[in-house]
Amino acid sequence: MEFRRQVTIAQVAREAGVSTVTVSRVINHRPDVAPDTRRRVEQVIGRLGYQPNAIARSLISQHSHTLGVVASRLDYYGPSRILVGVEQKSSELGYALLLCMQHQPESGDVEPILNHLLSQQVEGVIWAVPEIGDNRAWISERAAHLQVPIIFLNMDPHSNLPVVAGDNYLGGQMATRHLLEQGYRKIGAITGPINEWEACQRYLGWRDTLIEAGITIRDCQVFEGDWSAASGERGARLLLADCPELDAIFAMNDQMAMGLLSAVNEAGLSVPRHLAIVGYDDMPESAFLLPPLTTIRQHLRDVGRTAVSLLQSRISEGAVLDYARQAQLETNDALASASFSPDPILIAPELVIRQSSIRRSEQDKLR
Amino acid sequence: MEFRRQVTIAQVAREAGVSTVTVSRVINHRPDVAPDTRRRVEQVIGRLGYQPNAIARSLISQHSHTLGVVASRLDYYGPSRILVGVEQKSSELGYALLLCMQHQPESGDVEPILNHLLSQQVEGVIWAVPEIGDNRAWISERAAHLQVPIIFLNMDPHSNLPVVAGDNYLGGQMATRHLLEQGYRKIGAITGPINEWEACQRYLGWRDTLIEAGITIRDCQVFEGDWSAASGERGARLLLADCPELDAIFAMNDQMAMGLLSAVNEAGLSVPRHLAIVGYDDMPESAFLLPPLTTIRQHLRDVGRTAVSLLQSRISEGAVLDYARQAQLETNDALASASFSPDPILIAPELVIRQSSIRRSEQDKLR
DNA sequence: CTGAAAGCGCTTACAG
DNA sequence: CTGAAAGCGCTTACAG
Repeated sequence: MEFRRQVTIAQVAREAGVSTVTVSRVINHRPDVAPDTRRRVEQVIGRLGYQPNAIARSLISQHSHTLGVVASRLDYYGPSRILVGVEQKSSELGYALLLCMQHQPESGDVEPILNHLLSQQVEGVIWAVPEIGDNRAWISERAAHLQVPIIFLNMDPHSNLPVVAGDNYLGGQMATRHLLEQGYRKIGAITGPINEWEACQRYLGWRDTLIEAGITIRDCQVFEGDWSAASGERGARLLLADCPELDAIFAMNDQMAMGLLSAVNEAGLSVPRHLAIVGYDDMPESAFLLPPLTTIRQHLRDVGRTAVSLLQSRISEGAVLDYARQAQLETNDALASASFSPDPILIAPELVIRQSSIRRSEQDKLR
Repeated sequence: MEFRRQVTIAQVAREAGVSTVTVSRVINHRPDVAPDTRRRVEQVIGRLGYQPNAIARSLISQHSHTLGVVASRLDYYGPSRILVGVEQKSSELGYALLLCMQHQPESGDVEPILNHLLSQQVEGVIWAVPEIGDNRAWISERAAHLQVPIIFLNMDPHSNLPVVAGDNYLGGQMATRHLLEQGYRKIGAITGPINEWEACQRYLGWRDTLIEAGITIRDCQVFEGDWSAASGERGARLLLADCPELDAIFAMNDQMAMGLLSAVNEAGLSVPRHLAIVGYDDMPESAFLLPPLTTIRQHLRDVGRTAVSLLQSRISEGAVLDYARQAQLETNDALASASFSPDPILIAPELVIRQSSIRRSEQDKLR
């Protein structure tokens, strides 16, 4: 395999017998070029296969047209869906995408990642690492005076920061209300790691809904899993042993619901006859479980897309601000409009009803 | 939110009372700086929060330290695992990663993607789009004289190109041999889209193994799915209807195996009593199906990691070549060593035996 | 040990 | 309509 060197604008100019400025004008589709000059230059460009050097352009124009996305656990369903949305929207808007993993999302050690992205001159950052424990501690001292705008995904919208998130509290409510409506009263829960924001919100949605319905919750009714199917299986065994009166269990993701299903089956019980089950995520496989799984569908691709839209508007505001500064205008107006922090965007999930949670009376009809 | 402008080397130099060259030497840990000069500069760097501009560095040093990865179907299990491996190894080697999606992988329209990556001056490309139909047609005229090395993933290793792939043919053989060893003889197949290389290899592995065993294959024994669980369900219905004598089915990914399981259950049959099942992929969920699924585990993360290692060695070879050219040396040696194309790297999969394919006699023991 | 000069590939004023 | 000059932020020789 043989590698050619990159063709430069200077070579094109020489071959076409014009100056580099003129070549630049042609590349950028400026109107002020004589028709036949344009044609001549375009021919040379085609012949040499010239491609403008985006790095040189970035340096002079002070715009990298690049966004950074910081993700983690990409081999899980949720994070990869979000990344797909982020990529789609970025590419639609003409941004290149620099991908960074935070391999230990629970640590708050973000300096190397931020420094890497900033040194690459990204124009904005999508922070798609889940909120775990205090892994947002850095925000207060760092994010406030970062050089570029940053959008946070699936994080607690407390601190007046731009956040786009699935409404996990609502999802938890929806799942629980659905079970109540179907006539179930003793509803157990297998949660995700409760120090993760998403897990905690789903848990609170479940808890508050039961409390509002006047149902008291016993400790033995809750098991804290780790999102894995294996933990769902373990949780199921414990709940069935400690709390045999349960008539339903809300597993707070589909993988744990699968482990739960497996354990319930092993115990010789049938779903939903002896125990109703609701999951969370609506993975493509969940419709094909035995029985098909009722679950909460998240529109994660939209979370990713929305985040990029929001980021772009922040970037534009920043540009306005820069312009105002540079022009030494009275900047108050620009500052006011640019520092306007929109309400956090919560994206509502959707209840997908399948057989695993059917009402008892309906079950009888079916047979 | 307020954005600061980037600090430049010139500002650091001014503040520290030295020239920019000296600052540069400090940043790059050159030895030839007086100890207290170094300290003074480092202090200013710390105080101003100076970060070298990677774009300017790339331009002058002619090295972007960036790799491009072209992927598709990231919301599927396989592709996202591969990406994880690619990212891990890239970051270990100090490369930034530019992510590009080919949203329609079946089209061979790769010019925009290649041009984008090349204009971004990536030092190498990982082509992680699956081979579908003739979506590799562009290789013959384009890849051979690309400016940068490119590694192909999960592609037919025919054309003396650098390829890293899972050994799907071997995987197909392993699944089928396992079923034969367990005493099954009438083994149906639900394949992926047969114009995809991976699907086709698994199919051929299955077919050849049966032929070698002296078993004739009837047309009604094969169904072509599209990787989705829904297609697995459809396929199962057809196979069960047209070929009722089947005692096993090899579903060539786990999602289709799930659809198959669901349909078999609906038909009132039990697995593996009436029908044994083997899948392909070993998704984390597959151990928790009812019954747990025997499947072929691919080491996709290793595929990604290996690809990046190979890419790096190609990049180094290219550097050697450049040096040789530049020094006007007798380039034959360098050329010879650099154009050395290694054998395609096939990564062997692994059989994971679970209950869905247990031997009939074993089943009797279990009850 | 330190700095003035040149230049990576491009674009933005400015002058003709 | 066209081009000479300056410069984006950095590094690489070269000279002291």
